[in-house]
Amino acid sequence: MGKLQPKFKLWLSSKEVEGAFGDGKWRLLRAIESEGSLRAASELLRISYRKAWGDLNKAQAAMGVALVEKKRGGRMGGQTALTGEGKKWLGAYGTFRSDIEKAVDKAFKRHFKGLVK
Amino acid sequence: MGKLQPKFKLWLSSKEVEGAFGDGKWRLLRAIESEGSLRAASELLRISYRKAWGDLNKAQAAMGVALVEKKRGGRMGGQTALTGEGKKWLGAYGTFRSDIEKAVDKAFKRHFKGLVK
DNA sequence: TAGGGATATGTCGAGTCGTGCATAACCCTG
DNA sequence: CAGGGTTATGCACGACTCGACATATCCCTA
Repeated sequence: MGKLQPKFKLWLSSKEVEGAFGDGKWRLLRAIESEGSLRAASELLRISYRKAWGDLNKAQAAMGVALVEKKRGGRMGGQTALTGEGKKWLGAYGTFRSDIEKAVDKAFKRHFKGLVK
Repeated sequence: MGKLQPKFKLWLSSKEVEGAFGDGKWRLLRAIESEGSLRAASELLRISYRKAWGDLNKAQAAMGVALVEKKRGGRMGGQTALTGEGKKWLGAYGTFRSDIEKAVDKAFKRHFKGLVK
């Protein structure tokens, strides 16, 4: 057994949809913002385009909000960009997640100091 | 879409074993402590004995610690009880988890107030 | 010494999830 | 008006997980 370290997963759910928004969707939005297209984002994250596309639709359907604006055709084939709402969620979830990450590390040290070799 | 609410999962991993200890194992230890047997604990948690048994072994193998002491045979068929180490982990993880739960609720309110309808 | 209830394990089948593959539709540009 | 790169979707296959069974083993008690 090596050293143990804390891990966590965070997400938001509604009564109808489990996993409406979480780490995966958040990383996806971030990648879309930096890459400009869903395809490039999926490649950056090393997940299939199929999954990225499905996740994005699921998130938007679950929240009833347009997180991105997608366009087909054109010189570069198409593009996907965040909407204002999408940017808000990206930012809010980012700080939310960051807070929890810090809390996890701190609490881990506080409660397992000495217990874990 | 209904109201969104935060959810989280917490666990400990080593380099070799992912998910060495987490909510499931923690609940299992707690149930074993209150029930006195692995079988009764699995029934209380509504999981199969097979899974409970496997989870327990996985956790112990991953951490290299004896969390419980199991006995076969005897008047009541057998029994399973926590060791001192097991009790320590049960307590430490419980407070650890509780801290994170509070942090999640607090951070959620702080960052999503107004954003989530 | 037979019985009962718990631990100990392997295995098969169902459900879940993601990847890969195949196919359309779209539309700016050369 | 053909080409290329993207979005849009369905489908089947493989990996993984979990529950349900089927046994086997153990040992105190009547």
